[in-house]
Amino acid sequence: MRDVSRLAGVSQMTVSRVLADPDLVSEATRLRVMKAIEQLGYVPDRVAGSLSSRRTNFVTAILPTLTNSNFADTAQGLAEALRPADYQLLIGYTMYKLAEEERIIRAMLSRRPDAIVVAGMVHTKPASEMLLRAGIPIVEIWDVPDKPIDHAVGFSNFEVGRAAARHLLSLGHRRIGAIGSRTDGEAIDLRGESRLAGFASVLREAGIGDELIVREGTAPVSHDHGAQTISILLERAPDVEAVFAVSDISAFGALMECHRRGIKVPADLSLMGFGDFDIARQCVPAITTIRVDAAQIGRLTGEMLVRLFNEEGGAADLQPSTIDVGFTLVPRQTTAPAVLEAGLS
Amino acid sequence: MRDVSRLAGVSQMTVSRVLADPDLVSEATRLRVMKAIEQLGYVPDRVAGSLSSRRTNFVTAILPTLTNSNFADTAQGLAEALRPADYQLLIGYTMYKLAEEERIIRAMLSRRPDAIVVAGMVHTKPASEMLLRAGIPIVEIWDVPDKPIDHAVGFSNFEVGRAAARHLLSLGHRRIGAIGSRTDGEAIDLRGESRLAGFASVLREAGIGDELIVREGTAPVSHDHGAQTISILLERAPDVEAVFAVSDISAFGALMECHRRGIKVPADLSLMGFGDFDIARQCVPAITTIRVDAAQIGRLTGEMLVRLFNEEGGAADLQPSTIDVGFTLVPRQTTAPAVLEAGLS
DNA sequence: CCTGGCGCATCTACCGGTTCATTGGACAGG
DNA sequence: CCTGTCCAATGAACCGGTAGATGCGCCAGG
Repeated sequence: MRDVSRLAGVSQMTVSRVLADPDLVSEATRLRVMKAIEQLGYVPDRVAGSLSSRRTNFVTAILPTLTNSNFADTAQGLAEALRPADYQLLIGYTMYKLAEEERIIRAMLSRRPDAIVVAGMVHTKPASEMLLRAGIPIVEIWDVPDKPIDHAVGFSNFEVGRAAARHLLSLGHRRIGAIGSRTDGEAIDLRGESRLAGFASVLREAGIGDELIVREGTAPVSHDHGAQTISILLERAPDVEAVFAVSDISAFGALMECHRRGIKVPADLSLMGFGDFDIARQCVPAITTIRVDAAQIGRLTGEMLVRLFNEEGGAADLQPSTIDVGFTLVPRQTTAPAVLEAGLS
Repeated sequence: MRDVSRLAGVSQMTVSRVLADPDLVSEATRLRVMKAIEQLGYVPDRVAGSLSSRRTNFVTAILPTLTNSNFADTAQGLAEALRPADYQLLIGYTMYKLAEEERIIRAMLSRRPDAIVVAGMVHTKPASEMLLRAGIPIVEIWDVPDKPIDHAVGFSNFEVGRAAARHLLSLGHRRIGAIGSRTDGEAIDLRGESRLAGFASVLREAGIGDELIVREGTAPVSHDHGAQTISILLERAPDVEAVFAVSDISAFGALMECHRRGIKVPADLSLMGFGDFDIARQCVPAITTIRVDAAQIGRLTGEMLVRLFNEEGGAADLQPSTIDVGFTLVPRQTTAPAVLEAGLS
């Protein structure tokens, strides 16, 4: 930068101004500086700039994995919303592990991000404390927590489960099950578990037991996971009429397993998933699902942050806000009304 | 950090040592320092450290999108390989746009990464120059370029196309087509185009025209893209016997469209894709595809970089290396031998 | 004509670590 | 016992910018 300033015959500060706030510099000077920059192939060093200005223009996003298209969509939405404001996304993966989340938070904090976005609902105590003390905006996403740390953008996974159960009940089914993953100490998918809990709560209210809810394997779920868990369920209850999968990925795996076993969907079995993944819409039969706008969660989060950054110093960040983006049940071809008892089975 | 050093009764440098090179500090001093760190909740500032040491421990990855599970896998593999060496991944998305790639390279360079990984095969002139002058290792991935900028880890997309064509020919098909995306000035998917080019080259060698290769829409391809392009192809050539899709995503969309049209796969039409996405293995019928180990590309790249960083100053980075990870054709249920002319159609 | 006010560019002091040269002390050899 | 050598700990300079205060020149008002 010194070289540039010398070549342009101005002070170092003027060069800095040209880059940060071009309007404050007279036209002629600016052009001269720009030419010098071009000529030298000068690329400003934001590491130094960050140190000096105490703003890195980094936003950290901590997600379970990027191998799930929902989270990838969220990341993309977030990145797109932040880009115009010149913020760069720093992504960390927890692989659904709590301990890993803590490690990543610590590592990320040392990069001095201007905000942190976390997709985990639950955190270890040290993790929560670090976030609280960080002194920067924190946004929890993909759920609406009871006690948010700071801001939140998401929807109620519990209500998703309830909506799924009500849908299957309204079709007249009584032998109703669900498939999801276990939440042991290591791998944790609290959102999936919330959906199952909501699902179970409606079943109980309807006087139906929740014993057909199968929790097997660990997050992240896969197509294979769906195939395996539906097999377990079918073994346990061959007469099951309707099944809710915590994810479309599982639902698709389950659907294909039904194909292989000659079980007709939805004639013999109603099946629904969650997430409205591409695959749910495209496959035959198309899978009934619950849609959440993953990219929208990212975008709203990004826009919220940009607003916070601009108002910085204003009173706005004293009031943490929670945005519920809601969800939509999308009936498709894998769910159908129950047949009468006199039916085939 | 000053506070920590005072509390522990040592100099600032000793604290720095404890964090960077614990072995150089005596046991007692180290424990005292650690306690002080804990007590104050001190989190080191790597921005300052990076400025001073001229190493940021950032590696930039520039990918077309993360919404494609192949690239997400690569990113994950890369992140995992870099994590033990304490390098953090900085991800940028180009959305298959050349201009965007240049913008992102410029933005990333100002973050002073220790290496850059690029998934684009082709770059604008300024982009190439910036990469060349960056003075850090550059790794081009997802193809084996003729003239690599520096290092490369990938496979030959051209050969993938050739292998696909040979497979379909070996099954006895003659009316052979393919579906992919257009490469107009804005959106560019050179890898997909390479596959189509390889595919076409084999068709021509076999004396078959390449007029059934449909290029429609822009990258990234989607399930819908597959459905639409196969429709165009079927209209143009209802008697087409075998189709290669540049991606499993397209192949699956095409497969479902065939379902809807009552076209039996593989009895009426052989279909194959590329990428060995989860969906190709799980769907019914399972899709014949060409497998590349996306995560492995990421891992190998990461390991190569870690090696380079460690040897830094050694002679090793004078010799740019190219790793070809190859690919595998995975025959499944969507391709079958051609029926004789006397057959149904 | 002199002085105060204003705008643009400059000057100086850091930001929070790390590097490197220096210093003090311990040990061994003369 | 004194001195030279080597190691470990220390202190000062610096990484490349930015914030905030200062200086300078021009214009308007007294």
